[in-house]
Amino acid sequence: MPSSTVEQYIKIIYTQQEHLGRSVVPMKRLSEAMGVTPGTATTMVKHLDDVKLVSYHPRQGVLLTTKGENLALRMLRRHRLIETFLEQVLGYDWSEVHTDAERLEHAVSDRFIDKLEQYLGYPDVDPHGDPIPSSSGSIESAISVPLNACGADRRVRIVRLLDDDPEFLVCMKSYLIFPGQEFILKNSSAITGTVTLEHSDTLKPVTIGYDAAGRILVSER
Amino acid sequence: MPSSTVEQYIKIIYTQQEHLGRSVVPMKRLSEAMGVTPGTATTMVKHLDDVKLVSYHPRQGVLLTTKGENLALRMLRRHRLIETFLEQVLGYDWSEVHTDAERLEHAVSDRFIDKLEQYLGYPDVDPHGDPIPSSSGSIESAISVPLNACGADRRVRIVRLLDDDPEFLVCMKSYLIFPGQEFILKNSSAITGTVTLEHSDTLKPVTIGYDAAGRILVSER
DNA sequence: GCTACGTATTTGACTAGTCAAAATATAGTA
DNA sequence: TACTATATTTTGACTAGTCAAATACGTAGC
Repeated sequence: MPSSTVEQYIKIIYTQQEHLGRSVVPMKRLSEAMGVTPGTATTMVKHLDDVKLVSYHPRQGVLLTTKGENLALRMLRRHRLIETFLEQVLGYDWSEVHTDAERLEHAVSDRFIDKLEQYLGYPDVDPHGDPIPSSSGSIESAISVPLNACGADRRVRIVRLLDDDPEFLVCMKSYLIFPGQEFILKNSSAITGTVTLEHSDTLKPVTIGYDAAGRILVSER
Repeated sequence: MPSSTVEQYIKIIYTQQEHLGRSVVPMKRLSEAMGVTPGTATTMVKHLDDVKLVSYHPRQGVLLTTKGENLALRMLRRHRLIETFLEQVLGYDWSEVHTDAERLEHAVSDRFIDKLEQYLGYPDVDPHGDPIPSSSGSIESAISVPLNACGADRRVRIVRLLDDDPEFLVCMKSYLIFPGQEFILKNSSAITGTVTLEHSDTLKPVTIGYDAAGRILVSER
């Protein structure tokens, strides 16, 4: 049974790997994401390699094994189901959800998670639009593109926000930018580095920066 | 912020103190209830004394301070609200509830517990009939007496079961002995060491041992 | 080919919690 | 009072996870 520290490392390595386009995660990156010193990360990663959860490439970085990936998906499943519960059932605010879920996910049993999933009606995405892995470990995300890669004058529907930062999320929510909402993409300029949207119901215009738009996935229609 | 180990010790000391009629808890008792060696318990208790959660009387035992009692009540509150949730909302079986609650109670925030309490509709007892302390730390139990201290031919209502052992609970449940159920006390004999009950609806008779009956609290009517 | 800089690793030390086993105190009994 | 059984405490050692600081690589630029 992996300790909650191990679980946390594996989850972070998974998300960093995703972030980096499936290549090795360097120690600096990992240690920063974990909030520990680089030496600590090295020590831990060697241990993770011993138990075959990652493959460690000295002086280069680390990569999840299949076993590690399975654990990561189990953690993601827990995290996302718990987030959904906190938001939809207990009425948490978006900004509060993440920290509490982070602590709970290491304390729940498989039985708990399976019953919770049933109670929530088998949702396939969490409140941020992140897909929830099934109990067998399969995960499928809806077809979507980053908002900064869309053509102008398109009608788009927000699918997912790729960020856990509460500040970012609260800000986006205040612009009604959250999964399910629809907008018209008025303008997207690489030169000014901005994207302008208009909410399809309220017609209220919003302008956001290019890199923020990169963290917003939408489906075009 | 106390560690979950500290939280666990404090909770156990509280319940042992209750069990023992508010006198000092000896190390042997504590170490057995915690599942650690006596030496470990001594070391820990000294530390708990340092941080003023207990007062440690060498070679005699340990007693909670007011600070320790407050922490114990906060833990009991968490435990009982979580148990209620697992049983009533997620549909856990009585026998499964305890272990999962034990792990969760150290991982939840005060915000979580307060929202959960609200969601559950501010229950005042958990599924075993144990009273749930309020967020301010007050606790009040319904008037009740142990079943083995009742006179015969009385109509009694089960109020509370003073035991966490899943086996005991499942067995009692199979006899319909759980909070809210009503029985007629047919016979109570100190000589044979048995108590015989008859369920007031089904009229089915049940005979249980004297010490088991001591762990069943009822209200007479 | 050499140097400098940034990243990675190693080392030694620390904390919390634990155990096994030796040492000590207490209380009951003869 | 002396002895014994039992509870308690002490000691030394171990694990998981961490940090700070010294050290070692590797590569980009000269």
